[in-house]
Amino acid sequence: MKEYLNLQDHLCFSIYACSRAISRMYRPLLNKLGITYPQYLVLLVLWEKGERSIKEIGERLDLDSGTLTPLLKRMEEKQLIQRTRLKTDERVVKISLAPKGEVLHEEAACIPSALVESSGMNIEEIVELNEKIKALTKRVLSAESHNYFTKQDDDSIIE
Amino acid sequence: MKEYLNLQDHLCFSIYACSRAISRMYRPLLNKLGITYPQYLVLLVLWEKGERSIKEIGERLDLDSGTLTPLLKRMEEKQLIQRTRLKTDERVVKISLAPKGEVLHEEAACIPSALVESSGMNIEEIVELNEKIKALTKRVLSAESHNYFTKQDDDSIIE
DNA sequence: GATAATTATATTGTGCACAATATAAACGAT
DNA sequence: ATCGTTTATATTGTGCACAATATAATTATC
Repeated sequence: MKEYLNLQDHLCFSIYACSRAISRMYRPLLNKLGITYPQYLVLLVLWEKGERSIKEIGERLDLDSGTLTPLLKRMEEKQLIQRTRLKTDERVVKISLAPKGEVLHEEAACIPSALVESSGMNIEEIVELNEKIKALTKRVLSAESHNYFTKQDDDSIIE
Repeated sequence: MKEYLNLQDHLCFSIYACSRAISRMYRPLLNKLGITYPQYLVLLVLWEKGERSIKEIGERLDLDSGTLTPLLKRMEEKQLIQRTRLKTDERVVKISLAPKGEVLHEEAACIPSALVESSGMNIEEIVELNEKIKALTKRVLSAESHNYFTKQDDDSIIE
C-alpha cells in the first residue's frame, strides 16, 4: 500500500479536474444560449417535465436552496422560467418553463454531443464509464451519511 | 442515437455530482484539519516538494490566480504556508510550507483511504477508473482549446 | 382547536472558480 | 539604453456550493 501518492494518482483530484474541464468546454456553447452550466442542468430537469418544485429540482441535482434560490431568481430575470407559489401549499414554489426556456431546448440539443465528440469514446464506453461513476457516487454518498471516519469529535460537537 | 437524454444519462452530470459528493465526504475530515478541499490539494502539491511558485501550483491543479491568490492568502493567515516574493525575479511569489503545514502531512495521511474504503472498489479498479477519467480530461481540455463548436461568434469576438 | 413538530423555501456568510483587466518586472531587439 | 512584448501575480466582479439559520406554512397530537 503506497503511503505517498502523487497528486495525479488521487481519484478525487481526477474527478474534480475532469468536472471543471467539462464545464469549461461547455462554457462557450452555453454562453451562446446565455446560461451557465448549473442553469443548463435545471433546464434539463424542466425539459423532462415542465414543472417542478424547488425541492424536486434540488433532489434531482443534489443542490440545496442556498444554491438554487438565487440561481432560479437569475433564471427568472432572464425570463427562462417562472416562479409561482402554490395556492394549496404556500411553502412550495413551483418552477415552470417560460417560452424562452422552451425555445432553448432546441438550441441546446447539440450540447451533449459536444462531450461525446471530444471524449474520443464510443457510446458503449461512455455508458460504461457513466455507470461506474454513478455507482461510485452512490457509495460515497452513503458513506458520507454514515460518517465513517468521524464519529468522535466532528459533527458530534453539536451535542 | 437518442435525442432526449435523461439527466442521469449525461456523463457531464455524473462527474459533476460525483465530484461534489467526494468533496462533501471529505469535508468533515478536512474540517478537523481546519482546511478546505482546494486547500488540501495545494498542500498535496507542496508535500511533494516543499516550494512552488503560484504559477507552478496553478499548472498542477489547473487553477488560475483569481482562485489561488485569495486561497493562498487564507492559508498564510492560518500559518500553513509562507508567501515570499523572489529577490531574483520580483514577479514570482514563492509558496513554501510553514511548520503547521508540514505537521498536517501526518494528520492527513488517512484521507486518501477514506475514498478507497467508501468507494467499495479494489485498488486495481480505482487505478483503472482513474486512468479513464484522466484520459477523458486530457481529451476534453484539448477539445476546449480547439474550440470545436464555437468558431463563429464566441471567443472570436475579441478580434 | 391550541401547540409542537415537521416541511419548504429563503437568507446570510464564507470560500471557491473563472473571466476580464491591471500592474509591474523581465526580456528582446534594435 | 529604450521601447515593445512577454510573463507572473493581483484585483474585481459574477455565479455557484454549502453550512447555518430564519421564517412561515402545514400537519400531527393531544
